[in-house]
Amino acid sequence: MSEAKTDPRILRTRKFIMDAFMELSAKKEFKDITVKDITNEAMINRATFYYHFEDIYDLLEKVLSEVLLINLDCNAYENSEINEETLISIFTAITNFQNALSNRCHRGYEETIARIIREQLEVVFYRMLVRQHEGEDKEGLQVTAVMLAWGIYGASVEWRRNVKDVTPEAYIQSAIPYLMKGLS
Amino acid sequence: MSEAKTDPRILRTRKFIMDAFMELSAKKEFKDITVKDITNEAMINRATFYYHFEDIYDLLEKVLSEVLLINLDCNAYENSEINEETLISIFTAITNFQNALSNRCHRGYEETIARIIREQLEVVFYRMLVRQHEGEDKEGLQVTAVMLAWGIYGASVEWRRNVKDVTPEAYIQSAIPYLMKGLS
DNA sequence: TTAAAAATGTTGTTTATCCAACACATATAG
DNA sequence: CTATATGTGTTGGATAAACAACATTTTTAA
Repeated sequence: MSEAKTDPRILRTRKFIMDAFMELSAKKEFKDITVKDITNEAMINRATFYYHFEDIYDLLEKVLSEVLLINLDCNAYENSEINEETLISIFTAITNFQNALSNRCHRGYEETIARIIREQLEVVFYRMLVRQHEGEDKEGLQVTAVMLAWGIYGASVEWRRNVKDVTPEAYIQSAIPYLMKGLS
Repeated sequence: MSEAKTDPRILRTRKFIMDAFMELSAKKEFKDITVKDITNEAMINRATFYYHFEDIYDLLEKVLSEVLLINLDCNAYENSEINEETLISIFTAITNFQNALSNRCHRGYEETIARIIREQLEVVFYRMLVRQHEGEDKEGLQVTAVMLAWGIYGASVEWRRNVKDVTPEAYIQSAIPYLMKGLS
């Protein structure tokens, strides 16, 4: 385990910036938030912002990934398998995350957000698959992870759009047999 | 007005340290608080502590002065005179401050705290006296400020010790005529 | 359309913070 | 007594953060 301890100043400042951004996101839309706003709120120098992030879009990506990771509680799946329980848990994490986001007014960036979610899901699924199928063809597992990520994400989109009278749990559960036992 | 803006890092770090110290003071006695405790709580490096403060006693002094200053609301007296109203206000500020302290367990440092309070009082009184008696003998005003500081402080000690059935306002008010109109 | 104002990114220099290491003092226990 | 541990205060070198200045681009208003 390579643990190159990161300088506490970095962790502190990144946290200041991210917290400031989330605070501002609750008040105004993404398109109205400037770098100056963020550095004012975070009480750091504007140049320091650019030391940590490419630009405001880079910040958006990293904040979303981080919040999503917390929602996914990645460590919890670190040592478990893909099964009915974990699939339901992940699916509800996604729907919760999206509900939380919808209050935060990131209109116009749905596609970015969607990509981030799928990327995170892909990572999580791939890890679980590799653990579950040691020694098997990595490429096949990779493609499977991609399809699972898109599938789960798509299901969450459709659930939000159409069927909110069914709980997320019930919604995804109806498809699980086909996932777990195969289409045949 | 010379306003040499201080580096925001300094303000931040000092606040972290002071907040950490006050937080710890609520939990354990002063004698059981180590520098390491403080820097852990403040999430800063131990060496950084010594960049800002001589030692833990220096920190104690500065925290108390600052808290006291806030209690005294120094600016409020900045442009006013010594009269019945301000004397009562200052006296109650002191008694409030000491009540707040007594919950914070600084046992064994009463004398240090007393000195800090008197020093602060002296500064406040001297400023008010100078404004009130422009052009008069500074030394006389200085000594008067010293006596007022000791007197007001002593009165607060005696009030705490003996007469808590009288309000601070009533207690000090009984002596104000002799202060304002003189002993004769 | 144009001029002023505000936001973005970048750069070089200075300063505050981090870190590891040190000598020294003060317990605490075997 | 002695060894082990814990706290104090200091140092030198490395690095993150502050700051001011600049050229560009984008917004805003007139």
